[in-house]
Amino acid sequence: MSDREDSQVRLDAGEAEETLGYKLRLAQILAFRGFEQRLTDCGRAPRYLGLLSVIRAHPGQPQSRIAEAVALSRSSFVTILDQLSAEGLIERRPSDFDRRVNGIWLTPQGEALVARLMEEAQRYEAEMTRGMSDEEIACGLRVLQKLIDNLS
Amino acid sequence: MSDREDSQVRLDAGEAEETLGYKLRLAQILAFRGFEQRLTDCGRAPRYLGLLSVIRAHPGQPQSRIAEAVALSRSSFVTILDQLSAEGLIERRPSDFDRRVNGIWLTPQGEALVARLMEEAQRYEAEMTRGMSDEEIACGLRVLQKLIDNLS
DNA sequence: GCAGAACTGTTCGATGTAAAACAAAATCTC
DNA sequence: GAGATTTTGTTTTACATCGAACAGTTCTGC
Repeated sequence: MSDREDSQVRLDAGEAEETLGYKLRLAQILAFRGFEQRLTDCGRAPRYLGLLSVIRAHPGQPQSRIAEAVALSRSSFVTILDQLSAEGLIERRPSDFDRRVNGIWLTPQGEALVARLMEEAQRYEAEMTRGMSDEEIACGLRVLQKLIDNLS
Repeated sequence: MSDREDSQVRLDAGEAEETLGYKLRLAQILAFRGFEQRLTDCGRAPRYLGLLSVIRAHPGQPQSRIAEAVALSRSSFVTILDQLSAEGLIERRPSDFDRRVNGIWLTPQGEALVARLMEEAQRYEAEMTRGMSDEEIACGLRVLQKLIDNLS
């Protein structure tokens, strides 16, 4: 008697249910949204934590380089950096070698907030992956990396 | 001498590089964008293929149910269905049992296009996963599903 | 050297999505 | 049954992202 469609579980996607593409999208939306909603009192940093982590790992890189790393357009990036800059998290400094480029750095406040949010992200990651073995998680990471490589 | 930052490879995200959250987002953006850009002559169906596949698997379900399945808000969904309807791919029919709800069906044209695009998606999937073993892909699917379950 | 091409950050206009508010309909509670 | 609550689809408003166009800078090929 469970062929009724009115149960509480999410409707499956039929044929698409067996594809990485479909699940990838769904998982990403849910993960991203959940993380952002749990940290509503930290300004825009939670939303842009990935990007900030790239800046932290590669201080002084030009905008376009960082935008490309996180698959955002240069034009979107301008506004985002304006916001992060207004919140005192990052700093644009003109390059000495190429007068077109701005190098991007984290401010000390930015550094501190990113450090704290990365801990938060690790906790969130643990919740997301509860019930999974370490090998399973490692396999997931490897698969995602290969997808990224193949799609780049 | 490879500690210069000016190589062509994507900048890594430092600490975040080891997290599923970061890679998930990147992979999803690249996968989605790539698929959509390869099918610019099919209207809005490529972008909304997942959603259409849900409709195909569960014809006649109310809008809100399908929106929830693909993690879209009800309000966004209105516009999307307007577009898909204008392209003749889906049809809204008022329910006989509940006069608030519209049931959603694929039209014959919609059915045909979705069938064709699903083949396209399988090809794309194969490109995305080239160099991966079947077990690896299966593991990726399983990990994503567990993420979705944990996040729902 | 120099003219054309390519690159960088930016602005502007268009599109996609979400949240809040709403009306109509169903459901619940007593 | 009547009134309150919830649900459904919708409209409105705000915001995030993108592509195209632009000006300033650098690079390339000759």
